[in-house]
Amino acid sequence: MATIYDVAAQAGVSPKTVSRVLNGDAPVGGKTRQAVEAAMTSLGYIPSNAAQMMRGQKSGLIGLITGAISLTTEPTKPAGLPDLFIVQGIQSAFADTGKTLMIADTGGRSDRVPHLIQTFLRHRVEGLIYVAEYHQAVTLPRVPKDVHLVLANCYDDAGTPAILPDDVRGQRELVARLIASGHHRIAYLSLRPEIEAGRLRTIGYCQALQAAGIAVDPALIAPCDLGGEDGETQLLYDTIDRLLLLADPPSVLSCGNDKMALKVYGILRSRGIKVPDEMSVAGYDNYRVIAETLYPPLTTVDLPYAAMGVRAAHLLMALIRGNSPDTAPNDPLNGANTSAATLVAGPVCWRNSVTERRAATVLHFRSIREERP
Amino acid sequence: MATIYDVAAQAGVSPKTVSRVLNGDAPVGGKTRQAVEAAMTSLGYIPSNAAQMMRGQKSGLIGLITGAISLTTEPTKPAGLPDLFIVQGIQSAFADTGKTLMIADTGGRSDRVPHLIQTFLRHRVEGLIYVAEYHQAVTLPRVPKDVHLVLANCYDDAGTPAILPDDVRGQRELVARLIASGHHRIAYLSLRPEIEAGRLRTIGYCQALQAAGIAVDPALIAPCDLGGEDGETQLLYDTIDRLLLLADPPSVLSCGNDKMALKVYGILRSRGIKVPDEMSVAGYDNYRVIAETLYPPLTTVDLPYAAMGVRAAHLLMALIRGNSPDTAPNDPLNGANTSAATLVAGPVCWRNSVTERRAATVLHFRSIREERP
DNA sequence: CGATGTCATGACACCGATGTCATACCTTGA
DNA sequence: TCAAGGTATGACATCGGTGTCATGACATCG
Repeated sequence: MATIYDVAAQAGVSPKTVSRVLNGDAPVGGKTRQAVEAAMTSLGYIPSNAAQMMRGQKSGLIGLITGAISLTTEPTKPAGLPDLFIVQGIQSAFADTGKTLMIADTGGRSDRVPHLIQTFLRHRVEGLIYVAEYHQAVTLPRVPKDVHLVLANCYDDAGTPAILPDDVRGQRELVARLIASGHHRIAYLSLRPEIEAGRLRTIGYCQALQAAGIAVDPALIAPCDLGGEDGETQLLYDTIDRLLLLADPPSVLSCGNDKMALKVYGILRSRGIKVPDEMSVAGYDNYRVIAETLYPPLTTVDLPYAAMGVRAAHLLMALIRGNSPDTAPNDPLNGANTSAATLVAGPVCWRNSVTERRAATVLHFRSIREERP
Repeated sequence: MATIYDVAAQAGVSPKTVSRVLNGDAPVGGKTRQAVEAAMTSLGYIPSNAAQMMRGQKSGLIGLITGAISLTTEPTKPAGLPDLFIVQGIQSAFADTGKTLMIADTGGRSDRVPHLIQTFLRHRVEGLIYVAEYHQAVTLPRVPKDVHLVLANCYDDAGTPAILPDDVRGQRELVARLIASGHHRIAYLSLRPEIEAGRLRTIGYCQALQAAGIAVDPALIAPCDLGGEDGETQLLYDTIDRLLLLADPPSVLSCGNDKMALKVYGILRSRGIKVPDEMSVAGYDNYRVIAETLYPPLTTVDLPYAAMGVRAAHLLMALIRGNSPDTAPNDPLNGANTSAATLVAGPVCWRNSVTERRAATVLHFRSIREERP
C-alpha cells in the first residue's frame, strides 16, 4: 500500500506538501497540487488511518455493541428483532457526522462483551453504545472516563446515560384509545412480570383504566408468556377459554406483544370467533411483519426503536462534544434506577383488529392526546 | 489514555520491556514482570491498535459491508431478512480467528458503498466481504490487489469470488419431494423473473417435473410478485381463483417465497379452503417467523444463509492466508458469470402444510437424495 | 581463571502521518 | 532601494508501539 512518502517522491515534493494537499490546511501552488494529485491517483494512495490517529489523537470511531445480528435466529425471544432497528437508527444518525461506526456483535454470548469493549478501546473509539435485545438491566465493565458510554434499550445501576422505551405510556395510550373506542371490558394477556416490558406495560394498562374510572378486574389480567417454553400456546388457549366463559367477558384481548396476538388470532379462529366483529385484538411492538400481514391488520403500539437509536446517537455525540446532555430524568413508577434514562414513547398504531363503537368519543380522545405531546 | 511510556515509567523499566510483557516474545524477569503488570492494571493501560498496526503492518481487521441492518424496515423486499443471517454466519466464523470484524451498513444507499470501502481501506483491512440483500448481480469499485474481496449472496462480472444460494437445486428438491408425496399437479406462484431467485427457482421447478416425467403445464406457472407494489394481494386472489377453476386443478400451491405463502394462507381461508386437506401450500426461504408460526406450519426450503456466511468467511481467510481456495466452479444453467461462485444448497423443511399421500414413495425419495450429498 | 553462552534489559530507529518552525521567493509600500 | 508582509515549501520532531542491536550480569565449561 502506497504511503505519503511514495506520493511525495513521485510528485517531487516533500511529504508535508502532500499532507497539505490532502487536508487543504495551507496554500499549495497550482502546479504542485496537480502533480501531487496525479501521483496520488496513479499510486492509488489511501492515507493510513492508523498513522493519522497516532498523530492527531482522535480516531473518529464510534463503537457499537449489540446482539442484534446473532439473536435474530431466536424466534422465541421476548420481542421480535428490536435491537436491529435501534442499530439502524444509530447508524443513520452517524451516517453524516464524519464518525465511523464500528459494529460488533456479541454472537449471542454476553461473556464476549468485555472482550469487544477491549477491542474497541484498543482502537481508541471516542464513544461506545451498547444495545440490548430487549428492555432490561445490564452490568457492563467500566470504561475509561474519556470514552463515553450510552446504553440503548437497557440501563444499569451506575447511572450510565440510557435510552429506554416508554412502555408504561405506550400501553396506557393504547388502552385509553381502546376505552375511547367504546371498550370497557379489556383483557390484558401480559408478558412475564420478570421482564421490564411485562411489568411496565401492565402498569400502563392499569393506569389507563384508572384514568377512565374503570376498576381493574384481576380476572381480566392473565400472564400468558412462558418465555418461549413449551405449553405457551396451551396456556393461551386455556386463558382465552376462561375469559370467554366469564359472566361479563371482555370485548378486547390486549396482548403483551404482537407475537402473542398472532397466536391469539389462530386460537380465536379455531374457536370460530371472528376478529374484530366478535372479539377485538391488540398487540404491542408494531412488529410489522406480523402486524401488517395479519388479517385484519393488527392494532398495536409502535416501539420507536429507530427513534431510540437516533436519540442514543445524538446523546453520545453531545457527550463527546462535551455539551451537557439534555437528559431530563423522568421516572415511570420504576423501582430501578432510571435517573440517567431518557424515555422515548411510540405512537399507537390503529388498524382494523379493534372495533370502534363510538366515533364521537374518538374525537374527544384526540383532543386529549394533543394535550401531552 | 495511558501509553506504554507511562507504564514503563511507573514500573521503572523501559518501554521495550513493557512491550515484551505484553507480547511475551522474550523472557522477562519475575519481579520485573510483576511490576509491569501492576503498573498496567493500575493505569488501566490498553495498547493502541494504531501504533501496533503502524509498526507491524497488519491490522487484523476484516471489513463487512451490508445493507442488512437498514433494509429490515422494508417489509416489501423480495426476501425476508436474509443478509442478516449471512452476516451472522460471517461473524460467528470470525469470532475465534483473532481477526476483528468491522461491520458497516450502507443505510440502504448503495452509493455509499465506495465511501465505506474507502474507509475500510484507510483502516488497512486485510479482507472485505460484501453481502447483498438478495441474490443479484453487483458492481463494486476496484480494491487494491493486496486486499481480498469476497461477495456473498451476489456476484459480479469481474470474477470476484462469490458465495451464492443454490436456488435451482433448492426448488428442484422441494418439488421432487412434493411429487414423491403423491402430488403431480403442482402450481408454481413465482417471483418476478427479473430477480435471480425468481428465475432460478422456476428453473428448479421445471427440472423436478421433467426429472419425474411430468410435463410442465404453463397454466400452472404464474408470476404473482409485483416487487412490493400495490395490487399484489389482488393478483394472488385472481391467480388462485383461476387455478381453482381449472379442469384439473393443482393439489399444491408452491409459492415463490414464504411471505407469499403467508398471503396464500389467508386467501385460501377466505375461500373456505382448508390447508393442507383441501390444498397444500409450500414456500421458500424458511423465513422462520412465518414458517413456524403459521398454522399449519409451512413446508419450505431453507436458505442456508448462515452457512453461506460461514463459507464466505472461510473463503476469505483462505485467500488472506494465500492458500488457493477450493471454489469448484459449478454453473446452474446460469447465463451470468458464476465462474468464481460457490453454490450452497439448503435442505427442504418438511412441515404440515403439505399432505403426504404415499409414504412409501417418500422413502424412495430419501434414498435418491442421499445419492447427491 | 578466562572464554563463551544465556538471560534480562535498554538505546535507538522506524512505521506514516502532521504540527511547528524555518526558509526562500515575491510582492508591496515608504 | 530596502524593510515588511505574504506565499509556497521543506526540515524536523512527534505520536505509541516494536524490531534490531548492544550491553551488563551471571552461569557454565574447558
